[in-house]
Amino acid sequence: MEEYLDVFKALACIMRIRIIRLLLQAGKGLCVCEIMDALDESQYNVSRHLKILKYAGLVKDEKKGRWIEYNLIDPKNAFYETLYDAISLIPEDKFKEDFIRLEKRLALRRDGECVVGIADR
Amino acid sequence: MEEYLDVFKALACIMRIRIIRLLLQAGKGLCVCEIMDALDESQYNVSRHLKILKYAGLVKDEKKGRWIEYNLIDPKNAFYETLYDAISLIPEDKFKEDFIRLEKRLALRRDGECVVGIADR
DNA sequence: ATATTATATGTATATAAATGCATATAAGAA
DNA sequence: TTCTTATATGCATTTATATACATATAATAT
Repeated sequence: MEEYLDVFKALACIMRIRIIRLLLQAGKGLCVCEIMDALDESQYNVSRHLKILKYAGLVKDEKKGRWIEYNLIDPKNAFYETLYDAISLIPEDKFKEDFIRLEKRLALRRDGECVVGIADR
Repeated sequence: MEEYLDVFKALACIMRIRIIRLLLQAGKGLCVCEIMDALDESQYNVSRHLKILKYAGLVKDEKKGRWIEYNLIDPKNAFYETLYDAISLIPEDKFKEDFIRLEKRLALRRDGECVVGIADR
């Protein structure tokens, strides 16, 4: 039961809903600095919430040189799939700002790779 | 956005997941004393969690004489529907005890109505 | 009316979660 | 090696949440 509860708990926080929805929107892995810039949130906050999502089995991380890329895990079963669906069903306009910033940020990639780091430094 | 968050928050608690699943299982409204007995939880605890679920738009209450019957709200939209689905997808055995107690408790109804009150008094 | 019973809620307390800052780790670049 | 930069985390603080007990409210029964 704890496993199922952890997933619901992981989704009971705006920051983490925004992260999941951002990854759904991107349709590909994003590195932490890209997520920070898209959400306009601090590095430690993003990092922490990613850890919680990882623990809940919703995202995975992968080292890519100096960056760490996070992506959604392919849903293990119908339960996870249904929850991704629920997040997809939240109206898009709630995430408009995030998506605009994401697009700007992704435009800085070279050959589909993140090369920038934290943008507003 | 708050509305959507409130629903996830409402589901981020075992007691409330158990209540929703109990109502899904019952397929009909249950009064507070039946829910207490089925979940083997205190009256104030059940009452409070029901309030949170009501606030989140997941359950509704209806006065029935001296009892108050709670039932699931027909999902307003696909978002709510999907979340009920997610809870249905949690394996049944996690709720086995609750379901056994529910069945015993429902056997005490007369003509489909609750007549007993709080059983272990 | 009084007693009884079902449900809700105020207050207090304990537990958990989110956030902020500072710093640690780990990789790449020079 | 040293410097820089991306990410993670320890600690402290604040805020939210769950639970417990006692009591209030509201309906029924006598």
